[in-house]
Amino acid sequence: MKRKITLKQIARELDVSVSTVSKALSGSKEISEDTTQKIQAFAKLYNYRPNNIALSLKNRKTKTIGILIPEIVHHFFSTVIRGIELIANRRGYNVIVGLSNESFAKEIINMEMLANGSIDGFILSISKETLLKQDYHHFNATIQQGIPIVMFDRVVNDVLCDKVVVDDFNGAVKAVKLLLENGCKNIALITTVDYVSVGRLRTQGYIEALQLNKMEANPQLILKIEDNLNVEHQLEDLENEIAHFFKLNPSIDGVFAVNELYAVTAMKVARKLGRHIPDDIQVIGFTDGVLSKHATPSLTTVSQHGQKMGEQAANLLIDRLEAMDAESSQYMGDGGGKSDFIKVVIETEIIKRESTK
Amino acid sequence: MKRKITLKQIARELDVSVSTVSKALSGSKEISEDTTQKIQAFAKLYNYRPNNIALSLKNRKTKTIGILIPEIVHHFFSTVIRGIELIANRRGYNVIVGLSNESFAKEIINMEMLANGSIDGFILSISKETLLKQDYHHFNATIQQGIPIVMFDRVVNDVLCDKVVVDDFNGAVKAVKLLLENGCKNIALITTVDYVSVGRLRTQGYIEALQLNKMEANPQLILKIEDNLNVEHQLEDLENEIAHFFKLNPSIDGVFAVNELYAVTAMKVARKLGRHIPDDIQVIGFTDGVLSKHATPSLTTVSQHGQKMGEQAANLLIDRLEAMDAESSQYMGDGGGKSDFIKVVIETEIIKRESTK
DNA sequence: TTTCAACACGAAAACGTTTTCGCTAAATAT
DNA sequence: ATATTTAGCGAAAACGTTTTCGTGTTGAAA
Repeated sequence: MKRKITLKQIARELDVSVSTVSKALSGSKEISEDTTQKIQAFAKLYNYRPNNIALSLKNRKTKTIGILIPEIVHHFFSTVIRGIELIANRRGYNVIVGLSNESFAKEIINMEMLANGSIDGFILSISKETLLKQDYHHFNATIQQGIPIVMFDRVVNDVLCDKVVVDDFNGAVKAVKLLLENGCKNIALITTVDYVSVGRLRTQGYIEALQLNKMEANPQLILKIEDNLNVEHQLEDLENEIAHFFKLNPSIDGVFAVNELYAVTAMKVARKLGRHIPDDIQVIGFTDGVLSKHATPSLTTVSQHGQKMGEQAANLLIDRLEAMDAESSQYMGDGGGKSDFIKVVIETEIIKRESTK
Repeated sequence: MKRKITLKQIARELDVSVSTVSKALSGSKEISEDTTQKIQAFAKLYNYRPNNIALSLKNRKTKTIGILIPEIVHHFFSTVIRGIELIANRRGYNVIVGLSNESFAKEIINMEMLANGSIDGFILSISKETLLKQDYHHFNATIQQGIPIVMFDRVVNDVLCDKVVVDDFNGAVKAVKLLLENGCKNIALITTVDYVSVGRLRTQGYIEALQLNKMEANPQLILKIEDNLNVEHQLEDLENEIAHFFKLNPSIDGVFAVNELYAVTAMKVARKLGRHIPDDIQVIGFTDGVLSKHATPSLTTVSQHGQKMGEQAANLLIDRLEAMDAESSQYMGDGGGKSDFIKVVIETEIIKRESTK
């Protein structure tokens, strides 16, 4: 079990000083060609690699970014991580992930665990409980400490930081418009409760699209689903609720759902009730995941481009980190000329499949 | 922008030495009650937290574990990560993830990036390209360096380390047995190419189950799918291939597929060909993910318990890390009494849904 | 011969901890 | 009164780097 070799060991072995080894390996021309050759050969032979932790301590930066998300077993979040990891790696960063599991407390614990030197910055999406509580002090605290944050998808205006969001509002407008163009007269909305901002925005888009078409949104046709997280028979409940909703409103000929689970479940229920898709009812979901692609019939959806969001978020964060770096090594005056914060909006795109005409 | 406070700053502010501060904060009784009180109060006021990087350097361990997987946008892998994260956090560890994207080169790069002090141990699942090349030197090299590895799911005997696998063989046997019990006479197998070990084991299970029932496996009824990764019209190709397969073998009345995508696609194709599920054809998949649950009809599957695998893997790794710790601080003799390596087998479970009778 | 620059290298500080060891002064024992 | 313990604290090393600032040796210029 050969422990990794260090500069000190190389120095001792070759009978030179640690500084000489360090300089030789970085190709400093302060060291003679002879010695440099000898040291580099030795280092290669023993496969020397500088210790990351020591570097982090010295440079006071870790070259790793912390990802904090509510849940990883979720297609959308995985794609975002993939995007972040892609850019991070390309730009020489590692990613360390924490899961809040939608809990306020775990979100805080995770942040504190990572904020003590382990990471240079955060990319995160806010947990539901935090959104509900509207308590964002931990975000502001870490920003205060000089650790930048980039929020994605579930963001909030009370925190000053870079943000990446999808255009929920216009995505919803587009979706409902398509249903209208396809001849739907009574379009239902299946959505979440209001405190999840994306749900709210998509709901507003739904209403807006109807108004643009000189139609009034009918509250009867809006189904808000309260998600009871840890329930076993969640799926059945969902089906029953939707079934009840359909029976109450037999006139429904179009459905816009704010996520793909609601959408495919709606399709399933509709078919059980003897309705044909897309002839009797057309359905559009939000978030293009595996379900949409492989459902029968396959589901028309509003694509969120999760990977692109991740890439943008990573670039935003790393850009800011490097800017901070440059700033602190420069004149350092200017009273904190922090360029103002950026909000990137990712455009949505409708992916037409079999659930619409 | 208040940078995090350090021991040195506290010491200077309170006019004591760094050592005194450190001891006071750790509650050492070497320090008088007065001073301790004063220091602790000051530390709390300024929200002092020890710098993780400095601790890592000093203790020569990082309390973080590296996860290296082929792909994150994959329900099974996400559940494993969730399991790892759960245990890791509970036991005071962080997780840092790297994605190999099924590439040999990226797997190596990621390992080297993390093996230089960033992590204490690895939990990984081998990339397809690595399995194909059968080149495992990077695994052995990092183990040689004293960094333990736990492999899960896609494992290999050539590397000596702890392993967590699902009982692919018996899972397949169970699945095929169920089909037989349900009256199937001509059971097809839809599988991957052989070098992915799990595919091979599941194939063997299929054959074994038939032999147990005194039936010969008919090569005609085995469809091996070569996955061409980056192709755009992957899904269509898959459908066409399966359709061709079904037309060639109209006698098929049962299908066992080694993953859920193959299974739901098989259902879709079968229905397009006018066959009814489960009356004409019964289908069982492997890996219980979102697709299985929400397909119509919902899919009977062999559950892999990804989260449990993750938990086991994390416990295995941390146990070993702590054992190494104890060993190195103990008498340290014994010529490396490394307890032999453990292979945990996770039992599968059949989840019956609508695609079987 | 003296002076000076170039060359090649080493010592030490710094990043933030923890821990071992020593030291001083007071308290106790002899 | 002297010797010995003990309480309370500080100095310094160590973890592995990088970098700044010497310092001694050489060769050439004066």
